[in-house]
Amino acid sequence: MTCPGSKIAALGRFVSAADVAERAGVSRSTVSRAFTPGAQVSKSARHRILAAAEELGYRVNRLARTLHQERSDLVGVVGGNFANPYISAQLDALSSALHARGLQCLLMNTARTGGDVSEDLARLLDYRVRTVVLLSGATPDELIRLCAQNGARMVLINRPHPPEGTLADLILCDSARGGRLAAERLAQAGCRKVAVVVSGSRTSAKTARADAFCAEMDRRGIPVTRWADGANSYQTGAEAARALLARPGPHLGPHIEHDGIFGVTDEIALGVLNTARFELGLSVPGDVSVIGFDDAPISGWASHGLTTIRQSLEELTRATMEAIKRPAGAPTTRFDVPVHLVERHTVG
Amino acid sequence: MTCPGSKIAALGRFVSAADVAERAGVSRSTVSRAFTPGAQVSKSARHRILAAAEELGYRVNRLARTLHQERSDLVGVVGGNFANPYISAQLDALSSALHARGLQCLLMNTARTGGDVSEDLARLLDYRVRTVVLLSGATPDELIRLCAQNGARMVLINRPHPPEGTLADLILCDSARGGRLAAERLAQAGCRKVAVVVSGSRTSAKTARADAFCAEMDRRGIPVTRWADGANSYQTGAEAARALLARPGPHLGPHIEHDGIFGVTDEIALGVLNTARFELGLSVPGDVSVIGFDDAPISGWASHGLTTIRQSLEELTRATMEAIKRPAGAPTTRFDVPVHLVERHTVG
DNA sequence: TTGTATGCGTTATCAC
DNA sequence: GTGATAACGCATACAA
Repeated sequence: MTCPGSKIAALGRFVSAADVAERAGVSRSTVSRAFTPGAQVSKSARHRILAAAEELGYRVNRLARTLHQERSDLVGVVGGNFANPYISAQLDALSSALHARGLQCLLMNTARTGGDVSEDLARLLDYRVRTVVLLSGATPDELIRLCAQNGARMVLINRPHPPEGTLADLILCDSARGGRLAAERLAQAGCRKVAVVVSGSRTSAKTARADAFCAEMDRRGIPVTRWADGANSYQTGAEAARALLARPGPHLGPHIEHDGIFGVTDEIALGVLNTARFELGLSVPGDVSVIGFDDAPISGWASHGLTTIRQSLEELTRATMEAIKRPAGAPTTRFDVPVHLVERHTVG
Repeated sequence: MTCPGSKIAALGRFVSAADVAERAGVSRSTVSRAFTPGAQVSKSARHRILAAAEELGYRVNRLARTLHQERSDLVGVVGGNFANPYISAQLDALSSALHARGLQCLLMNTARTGGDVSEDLARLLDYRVRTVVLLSGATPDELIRLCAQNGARMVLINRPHPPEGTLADLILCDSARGGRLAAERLAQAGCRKVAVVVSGSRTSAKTARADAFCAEMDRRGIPVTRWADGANSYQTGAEAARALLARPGPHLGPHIEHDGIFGVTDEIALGVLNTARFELGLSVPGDVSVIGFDDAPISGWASHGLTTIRQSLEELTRATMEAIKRPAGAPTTRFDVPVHLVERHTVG
């Protein structure tokens, strides 16, 4: 539109509909109409307006538009560890799907050092998000209350059940089945003394995976050690491995040895796996079997070949989008994401 | 504040300052003052207002507030592959730093299938973002123009130089030095025929890494094959490895063999590494040396031990925040992030 | 078809 | 210290 080499008139501020109106010689209302689908504008006016907008670089201010609408286009997405291999894949898929629906992704990282998590989450409401999606972390009662009072919906992914009456859609992978599958697989491999590694936080579905695992092992009479400490991280898996796989030796204390370990997330399991193999010099699955939960992309890499319980990212994302797309007043739903065993090379 | 068990009055819409004013028996103006730092309000009024706000679950509408302010608190963060191990770590650090400064992160994923990237990026301006940060992907002229016309700043991270006069702060890791370091290291390892693997997109600083690598190899008289195809992904590295490391055999064509490969990102290099080791049965660094660029967290895992060129994530994030914090009209800056060789176990 | 007037939720300016 | 009033940028009912 602009001639090559022509100077761009920069206002130093955002261009408004009034600027466009002036340039196109129409009223502000007509400009508004030109950008409102289905509104009545003459062809010639629309043409002039669009040309003026193009020249000026005008874009409708959706923040101001939100003042008139029932709901904004903003979806708050909350997580505490976007570098986690599964969470990052989830975020990648979710943000992409949101844009395809014309929604925007307002990211909230709850892991910042020294911050007040509850206040950070509440801040999402300052931006009038239509929905808050929790990928990880706790669900403060404060947030539940605020969302309810302001008519914002919540989508809880693999989070514990909120109090009765909360306006939250639930997306849950079948933790019970997943934990059981992991236990069955280790039992089938002939493990005699196993362990489960779960992060210290008790506010998550990860506990349910561990519980189901322990229950199934109990049923089979196989002793289980439960390691619950630290964050949901590679490092936690590494530390657990050092403690759980200590080999007997002259300088060591009591002989603690496990022949099967279930990490409740792939990141934890990968920490266990690599520490066992490369730091402790153990053979996996020869000396010890390792199984994870998630099926993060890197778990399938040949460098890991981690046997794991898969929760389908596609299903998870689809269910999340379905929940987000629900009308403002719709009743809450619950969606169960199926899980299944992905057989690779870390269980004997 | 509310009695336990008491019902929460839900309006089905966002609570406004008018609601609070009514409940507290003051005017809207006074409510506004109560939430404006340094404004003049009596102790008793403030007390009543905060109590009413707390009960109702009121939060200041920052979207409406933005209408009055020069700039919004929204920072647009653009990326095309948030599952990439380095990008995701970068996003994790950046989003955390933004929140610590009271800024919000509006995420834009440019990788969605079938979408118009340029339109998606332009959409960021609909939300009056104060700054657009480009983590990856191209920098459409359209976006540059729109930002200039609307007074929004840009921060380009490892992107090619924009046209003269663009209001963009540049954050650049020293690609030339990095590429040279990689070449020197492979030469030092005694490599005789090397290759560089770079993604197909030509709109990025990744090309500069490859160029510098090639130049240094040329200077040393070591032949270089340049593989430039596909995305910045693990898969690209895997495919390149298959082609570049084909071993001579009865059914194969000409003998193409390289003894050193530089992947311009760690994700690519890891694809090369794993394919060489686990699919082609080669010894790394015995048969072939592999070196990457980024130093993503997983590159340091014992399962990889990738020798790589590190661009400090801390420095990168700090520089990015410095750029974001600049005043609206400040002149643009350029920050160079130092790189250095991280010696691990994939180069002989 | 177009322009005027009003309202959305906030802040800033002005009287009181 | 407080309340009325006018912006901010937009959408829309209403008038022309």
